[in-house]
Amino acid sequence: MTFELIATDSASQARAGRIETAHGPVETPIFMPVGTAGTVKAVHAAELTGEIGAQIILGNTYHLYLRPGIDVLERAGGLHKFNSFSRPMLTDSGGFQVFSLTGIRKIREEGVEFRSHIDGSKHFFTPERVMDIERSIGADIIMAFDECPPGTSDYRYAKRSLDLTMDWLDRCLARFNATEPKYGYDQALFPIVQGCVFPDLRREAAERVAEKEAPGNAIGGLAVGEPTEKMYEMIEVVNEILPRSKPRYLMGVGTPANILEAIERGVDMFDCVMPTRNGRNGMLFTKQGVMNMKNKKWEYDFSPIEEDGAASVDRIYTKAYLRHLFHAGEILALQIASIHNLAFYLWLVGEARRRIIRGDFLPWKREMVEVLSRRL
RNA sequence: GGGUAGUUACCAGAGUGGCCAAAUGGGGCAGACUGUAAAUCUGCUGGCUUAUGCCUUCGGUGGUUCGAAUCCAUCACUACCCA
Repeated sequence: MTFELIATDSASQARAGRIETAHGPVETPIFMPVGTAGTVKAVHAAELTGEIGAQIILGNTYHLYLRPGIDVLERAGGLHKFNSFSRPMLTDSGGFQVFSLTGIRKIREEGVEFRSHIDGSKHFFTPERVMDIERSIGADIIMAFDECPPGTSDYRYAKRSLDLTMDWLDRCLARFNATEPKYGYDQALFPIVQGCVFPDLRREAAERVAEKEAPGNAIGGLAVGEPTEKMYEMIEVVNEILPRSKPRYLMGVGTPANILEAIERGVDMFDCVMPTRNGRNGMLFTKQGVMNMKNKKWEYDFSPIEEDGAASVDRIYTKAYLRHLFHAGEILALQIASIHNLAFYLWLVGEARRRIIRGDFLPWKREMVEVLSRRL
């Protein structure tokens, strides 16, 4: 995997770049739709590469390991072949599940003991095991196994958690370097910067991560309960240290405004369940603001979902029809909303990229952040 | 013509003397959702701008009772059965 900087914004830290992987290019800044269980929910591959314009999607190590299981994925020839998405992919390590499945896991120095959320069976993840699984899944970019502490963690816990994550990173790297890709193409391992909301911990983490000279670096443990301003502050602290020549990935973020703010601060890659999950729950992001499609106000609104929207569904279907589909519990509602939101997110980062290259990113960003907070 | 069962909030439906403005579902209205245990979850859903408060509701009318959605009488309507 390689990364090339195409343009940098003179008025901010924003950059436009290009990642090359064995499965093709990724133009940054980029948003990566989340496909936890090997599928971006309610969207099929042709729509992802077609009107959504997804260049890279996510998979999840924990979920894919439990189902369908590593054996199936290996015999399929890796996740690309299994789910028929031939563009780049990235797998999260399951570190976030250590955080979100609280109650059915136990963190130890050696690793994490999980109980399957599916059948309650016991599993043990170590950094080494996670690397092996991510090799078997075969994504182009794979994430180190980390602990993602809550945004409300105190300093003591944050420090201990960071040390654990850094220790696990060394073990991930050792295993990664001692093993080969399984399907004949290169994989890149991204380390993750933790440290909660404490600038000195974030600085320390960023320095220790930068030392590894990985092909790309991630910022984790944000948008997990801390104030948004803290998140922006942490991004600034970390990006001062992470190398400019490598892509920076802000994990799990976020709202369209979060993404623009982070791009301004030098982040290149994003993923978030928000466009798909919130879409399935009736929330649509548009260039004019946010709509709750279940609301009564759309009942007789026969205008297109979004006149100048990025997806064809925006003009094919009306607001009244989409509201009807949500009220009727129809599957098509989930599909339309997911396609629309993902296309919007991809448009957003694509437009940011064009603006960075053209040199007028900041004024556009300021206007968009204001517009995006509107509720229609 | 005779008999039986029934009529409760937007719908279905529980409640058979005070703990009932009335269970539960559905529907409706709104909100939440940030590396997906999420096609999920939460709140509200008679009126009174707030209420451990007041007012009006359980087919109609009249009654019994300190007190009635609940008991009695009567009328109306609905369903089924017998002629």
